[in-house]
Amino acid sequence: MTDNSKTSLDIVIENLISIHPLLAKNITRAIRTKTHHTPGELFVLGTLNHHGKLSMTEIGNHLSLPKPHVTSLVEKLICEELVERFHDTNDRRIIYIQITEKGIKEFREIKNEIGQDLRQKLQILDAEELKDLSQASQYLKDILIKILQQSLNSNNTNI
Amino acid sequence: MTDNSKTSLDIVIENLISIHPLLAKNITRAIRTKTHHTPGELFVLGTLNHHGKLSMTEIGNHLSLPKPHVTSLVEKLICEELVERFHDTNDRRIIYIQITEKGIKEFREIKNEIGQDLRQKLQILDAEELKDLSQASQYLKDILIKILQQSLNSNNTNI
DNA sequence: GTTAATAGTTATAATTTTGTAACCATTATT
DNA sequence: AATAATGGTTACAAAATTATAACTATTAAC
Repeated sequence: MTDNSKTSLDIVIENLISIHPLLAKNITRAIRTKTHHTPGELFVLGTLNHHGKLSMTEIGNHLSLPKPHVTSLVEKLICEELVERFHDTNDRRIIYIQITEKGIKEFREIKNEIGQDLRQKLQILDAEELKDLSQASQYLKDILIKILQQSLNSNNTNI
Repeated sequence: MTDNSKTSLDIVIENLISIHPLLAKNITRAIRTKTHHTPGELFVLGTLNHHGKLSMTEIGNHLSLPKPHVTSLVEKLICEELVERFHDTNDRRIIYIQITEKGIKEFREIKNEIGQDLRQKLQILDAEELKDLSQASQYLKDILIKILQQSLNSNNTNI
């Protein structure tokens, strides 16, 4: 066995592949049961909550969603006035989607709702563990965002 | 603003909610393009790779999949001889699913395939960052598994 | 000015996931 | 022995995601 020759990189990849379904279990399920939004809708709202404003194409790239899907998801969010759309003044082809005040408020509330179960489950951890976990998750998040940006600049082959 | 009063717990939850779609982008998409398995199939295989052997119900609980879905996913995996099924000798209602040698090998290969893109993207990190990341991801994974077990023992209301 | 490329939409189909209800076999309860 | 509960399957429907192709509007390239 060459198991002890595993690189940090191997470990990271294995862990990410394990973490994904665990998060899916806890988060996607909470979205389904606790909100009237689909996971896709909420991920778009979350991305806009983070970035403020993005073009349709950028949204698709960030979340790896096919363009037509982005169109329909954004449409639903617009109907609820959680986001709004406006044209780029320089290039009228580009449509920017921006989160509204209502959208920000809604996302915050939903985040709270969704967090409830996790919150409860995380209570078995003591303060120290929780602090470690917040740092670990922060680090992972930052790296993933960094990687994502990277891939947006290089690999811009259309979805 | 009471923003600076955010607890570690709040931060963890926000981060997890952000991390999920980022992983979904990188992993689910890779599964779709690089393998002939569906994400669901692969998550079942991955869980069995981790646990070795689980009952149908346990698989569903681990991944939050409805029972009928588990049945169909396992069936496909059995067709490819990646897992096999056998009855519990004490309680003949229970059917255990166990990963085969072929399944272990297949999962290892797929993990490699899927990791390729991530691997490439992670190369912008230096050795130190990579080590930190491997620790952070390991910590997060362990905690999530711990939380998951917890929820399996208490909340055993059927999916 | 014509052609090519880009941003986004519309329409439509296929796949995957989720949700329900009815059902069989087996075990537990009384 | 009769009844209830559990583990799993079958059958089916609904929702969500993914994938394509054709299309409009606008900008870029020649």
